[in-house]
Amino acid sequence: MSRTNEERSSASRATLIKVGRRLFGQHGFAATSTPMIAEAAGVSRGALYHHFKDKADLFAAVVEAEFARLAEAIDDAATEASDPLEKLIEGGENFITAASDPVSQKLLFIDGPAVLGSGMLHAVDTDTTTNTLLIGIEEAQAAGRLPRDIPAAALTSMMSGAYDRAVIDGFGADEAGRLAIRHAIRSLWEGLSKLT
Amino acid sequence: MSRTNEERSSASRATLIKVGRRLFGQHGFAATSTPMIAEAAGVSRGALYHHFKDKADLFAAVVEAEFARLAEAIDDAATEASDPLEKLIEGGENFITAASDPVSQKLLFIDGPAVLGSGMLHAVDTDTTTNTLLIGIEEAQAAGRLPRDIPAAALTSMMSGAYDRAVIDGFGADEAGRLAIRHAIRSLWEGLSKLT
DNA sequence: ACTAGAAACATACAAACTGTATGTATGTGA
DNA sequence: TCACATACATACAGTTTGTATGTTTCTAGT
Repeated sequence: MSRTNEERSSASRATLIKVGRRLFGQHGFAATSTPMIAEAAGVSRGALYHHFKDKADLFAAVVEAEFARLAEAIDDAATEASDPLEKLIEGGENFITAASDPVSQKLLFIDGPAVLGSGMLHAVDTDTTTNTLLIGIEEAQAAGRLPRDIPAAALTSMMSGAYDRAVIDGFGADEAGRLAIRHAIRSLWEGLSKLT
Repeated sequence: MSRTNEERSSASRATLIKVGRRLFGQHGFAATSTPMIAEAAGVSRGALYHHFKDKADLFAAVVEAEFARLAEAIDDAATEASDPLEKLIEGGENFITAASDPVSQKLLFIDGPAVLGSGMLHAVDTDTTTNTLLIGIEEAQAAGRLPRDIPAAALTSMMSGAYDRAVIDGFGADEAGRLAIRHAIRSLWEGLSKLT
């Protein structure tokens, strides 16, 4: 059994990220040790440190993959609404659905900021989900469905914060609570549209 | 020099919390060791573990104190506006101002959720700043300045998320950016009021 | 006032973890 | 095929955490 170097390498990397996602998502960053990860991945700790600078670096890779996973899930559920505002609202609901996985939550919203720093995390985020939101807002503004005098970046931040919270709070809530949250978010959008 | 037991005890506790606030806020929870804290506080590690169950327990005390500090700062800046909606907006701006201290941010929004869990953190939060927001929203709804069909708790969550993000993103931004954020938040409120 | 005992604090210790340094094996290019 | 690089394993040193065990200072009952 002989594999090419790149095969070995990428297989190990992928396994470590996969296992890392599970363990980090389950026990949190601090409570997940590198011995645990290495053992679960069936490699030595040396291999882990060969592929990743340190524990946080592996975590960063996990988070990056998770953002990608999320972005893909959202794209897959892309809406067919013609109204840019409705598109925004539906896209947001898709985000909430996709990000409501407990593992996603812990990785992206709980441990992510603490381990990677909100700056570093933001850099990844901005390339994926938040960017989708920004573009949607800009389109809605161009179409006159959202007020043009609000800087799109600032509005994106605020709504992104609201969505993150929707996911976090929605986790512990019952069906009625989750419905209330969606209603509240929709109202935020609709209220904004009244300002145009 | 002889002090009563309670004097000794509360003095040590207070010092540990004070020093903990500085160090946790500066280097973060993970990068702050209990030896560092004990030395800076001028006590032994044994004293720390006498007063607090573990490192996270001290951190929890720091966070609790920080929420209290914040709530007080907001109360002190209480507005005189008569319109409940305007009161909400001004109260929010006071929150942003008070929470924009870098140490507050790291403690409450970055490390807090990861160390204490968003649940535990939420329990403290709900007793202070978020509760203020909830009450304000309910009053505005009662006065017909916000739509009554949105559950107040859900709306509180969303706006609280937006405010937290306002603080976090406002930190790195320039004056224009901070202004834009305040404008965006005000627009959210005003939009909602148009739905009544 | 004196003395058990509790509370406040200090010291010592064991286990665990992180990151690095060093060693080995497997693939690769000349 | 041979020198080298890459992928991985093992060994180690330094820190950290929480606990167990001392020591000192106060408190309460007689």
